[in-house]
Amino acid sequence: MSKGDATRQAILHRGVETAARVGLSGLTIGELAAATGMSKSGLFAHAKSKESLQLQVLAQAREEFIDAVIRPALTAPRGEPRVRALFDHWVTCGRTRMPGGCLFVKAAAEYDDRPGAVRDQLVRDHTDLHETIAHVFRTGITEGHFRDDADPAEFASALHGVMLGFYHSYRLLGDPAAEAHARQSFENLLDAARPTSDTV
Amino acid sequence: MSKGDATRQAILHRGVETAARVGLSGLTIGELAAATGMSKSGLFAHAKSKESLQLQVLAQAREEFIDAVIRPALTAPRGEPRVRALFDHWVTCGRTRMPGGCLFVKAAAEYDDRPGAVRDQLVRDHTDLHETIAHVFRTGITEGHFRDDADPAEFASALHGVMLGFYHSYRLLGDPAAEAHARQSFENLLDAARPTSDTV
DNA sequence: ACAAGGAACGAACGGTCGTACTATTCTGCG
DNA sequence: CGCAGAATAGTACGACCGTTCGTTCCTTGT
Repeated sequence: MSKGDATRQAILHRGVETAARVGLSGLTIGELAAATGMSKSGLFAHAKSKESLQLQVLAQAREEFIDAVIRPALTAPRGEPRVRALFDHWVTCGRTRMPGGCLFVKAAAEYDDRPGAVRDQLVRDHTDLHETIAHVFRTGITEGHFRDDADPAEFASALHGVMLGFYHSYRLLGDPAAEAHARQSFENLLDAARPTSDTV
Repeated sequence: MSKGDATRQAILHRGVETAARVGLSGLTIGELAAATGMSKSGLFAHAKSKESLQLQVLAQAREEFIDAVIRPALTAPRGEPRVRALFDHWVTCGRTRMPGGCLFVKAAAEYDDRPGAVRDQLVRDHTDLHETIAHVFRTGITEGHFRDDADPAEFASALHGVMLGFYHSYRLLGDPAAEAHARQSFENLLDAARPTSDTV
């Protein structure tokens, strides 16, 4: 089972790329088949249905995002350096137009009001991401880098907002200051979480 | 020209509503016709083309957003109160699922990589919004509510990020803490901009 | 009251969608 | 080799897409 797996991989890789442009629901079997140089029916044999294809593409995007952002960040030292690494890799993922991260942003907006398996999976993925951020931040608390009373969930939400703003400014508006603004917001987030503040 | 304008208004209102659910590209002439109780061809006579319909719906969403968020905010006293009013109305717009604001978030994600008239209009609208926020913030500087060296464009970016994060958490994840997190982020933004800080 | 013109409709078009079936080609093991 | 089974192509389908056209209906100004 090597040939089949290879083309399946190629299909999904190209699928993530395409879906990052036109969205998960805009991803079409015919277009994806043309993009991978195969016939509609040949591709359909792999993706047993449209919804299944969307879920597979989503799973592929998740793995690409984990490989590009999460996994490398976890090799950084615990605490603030790890939080910084997470942010850096995430920004890089957006700036170099690696499709994984972008696809998640787009799909989340697309399916926030459309019930179904795709939305359910998206909720799971975003919840996982949220918890991962919160967990990485929490180790920063135990390391003494952040205040004891800082709220990891709140930090995760705030960081996510910063990233959404960055993707938005960078991709839609092409704002050259997008990254600088995001980095400044990130620093403000860290400053607010640090124990050196006058609070307490 | 009263009858025609009335149905046109009904079409656009329903169009904003529908597009906020399925996106601007997911908005279909047939579905919108069914939703407004008219025939496809009857509706098509108003919207001279699909792209024109999308632009008209976008314009309607813009007006609804201005009426619900921008205009009421401008009645608040200059400076920080006006910034707060802007934020409050914006959050309310998202929480009560008023479709105007949501549509913009969705459309921005949808078209950030799809060149064309729709994308161009979205860029204009978001640039305008960004400038409005920056301007409102700037009056806060001249009023002495914010630091002289605070960057209005940076504040606008940050506030936009907070709102994106809120919409995301609220609509996709249904996080009950979404609004609280957004409000906290907003307060942090204001704190960082206030002149009482030790900086300078 | 009546004509003019705008508003809405129904039917039809070429095209693409997702999805079945069948047929063909290819691959890898004995 | 040869052959089973996987992998891909071909074809057809019903549904819906955006769009056009000719026809009705209704509004409105006179």
